Amino acid sequence: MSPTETPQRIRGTQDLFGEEARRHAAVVASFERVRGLYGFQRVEVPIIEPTAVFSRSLGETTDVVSKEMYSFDDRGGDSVTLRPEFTAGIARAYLGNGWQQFAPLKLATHGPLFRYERPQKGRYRQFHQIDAEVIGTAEPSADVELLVMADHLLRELGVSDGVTLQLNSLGDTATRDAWRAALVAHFEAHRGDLSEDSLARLDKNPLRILDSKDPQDRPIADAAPDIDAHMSVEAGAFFAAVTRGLDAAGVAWTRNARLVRGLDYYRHTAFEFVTDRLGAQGTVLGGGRYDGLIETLGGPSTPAVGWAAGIERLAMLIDAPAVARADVIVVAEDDSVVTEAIAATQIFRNAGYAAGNVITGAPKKRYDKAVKADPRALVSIRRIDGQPVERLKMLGEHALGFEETLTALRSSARVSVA
RNA sequence: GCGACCGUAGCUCAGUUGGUUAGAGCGCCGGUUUGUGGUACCGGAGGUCGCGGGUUCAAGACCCGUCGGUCGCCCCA
Repeated sequence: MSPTETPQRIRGTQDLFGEEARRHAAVVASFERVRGLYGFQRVEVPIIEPTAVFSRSLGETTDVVSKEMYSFDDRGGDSVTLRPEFTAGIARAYLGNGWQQFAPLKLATHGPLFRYERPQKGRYRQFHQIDAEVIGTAEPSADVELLVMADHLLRELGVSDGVTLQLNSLGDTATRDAWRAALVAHFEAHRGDLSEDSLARLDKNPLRILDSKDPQDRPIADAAPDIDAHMSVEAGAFFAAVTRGLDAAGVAWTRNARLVRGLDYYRHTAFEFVTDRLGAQGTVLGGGRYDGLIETLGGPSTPAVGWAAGIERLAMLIDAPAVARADVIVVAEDDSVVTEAIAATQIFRNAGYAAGNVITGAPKKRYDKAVKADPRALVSIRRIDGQPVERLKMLGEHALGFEETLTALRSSARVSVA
């Protein structure tokens, strides 16, 4: 029988452990705290959805739908897809469960998403996002609150220093369509000078040429018409209300007239929090208003705004979270006091202290091993004159309030006091 | 999907222009030392050099393929 080959992890997935796992958890914990501060309710939606949920809302021609989705037929023959983003599934849930009655609804969630892309720094096939949405209000104040919350979260995470908020308006539907037509006309006129990538974008997603990185495209993109020339009065007023709100809340922002969104459903506000510390994956949090989305899923016209942030990207930016320290470690100095050590450990745990023990290995190395684990206190148990005897040693600051627990330990009759 | 670089013990790496039984540090296990303590020393376990072909008297080193990793393009959070 040949040795069994260990199956490999699927490409672009991660096994999070140690510092990586702590970073991930720290991002989620901060998000959970901040979302509570802003009154966003926790919501859970399925990881798997009918394929149509995404193909209809994101747009068939987007890269996400046309080549990045994990789609397959289930055993009943239905096409299902592992969610590549949160918004479409939440919109589907909003419609299907009659959540309109709670509108305007502030929702937050986080979890894994799946996209079949080439892995690289800050980009995985199974990745994780935190997500916040406000559904059912067309008020610019909703955009403002969402943006202020995002800014708050980044400050709480301690990453706001290297991160800037870039803001743009995509206008209302009429504005967006007029601008888009003008852009297409402009790019068509320079068709011969565009890069190969941008030529393809011209048919599929012309707005995207605006933020092309290709130096060949830059002069043409920079010369392209701004949306401002096509902005309707209403759309202009909306954008002004958003920026006024941000200023009032003290959130710094910069206008980026070249900022667009890859997905079809965006209107009005579009934004990205960008850093230069993550190489090519500079967007750490992004989103915007998607007033058109719910209609594409067969619902009534419903205004909504939202954003999502990559947990992996945020996790790379934050300071390393502290390792959880044990409050106390119990050492059995020889094998004759192992049961006493186990009992003592449990007394501490039952009293609410994080406790561990060292009761195996070379007896003379156990104490050092416990010291290396860096607990706040050490209890060593050895046998003296046939009696198990416990000794307490505090390491570092003394403020642990062990007294009651120690009394319990000493009166447990299993261990006498040194 | 395209491109570049990389793949040697659990981890971080060394391994001279191809040349004897592939090494170190850390970690792990054990011993000695120290002895109210985070020390030092010694020893041990652990590798078909990612995998498969090829060149050669000889391959961890060279060539091809493949799988994986990293970074960039694309896309996006």
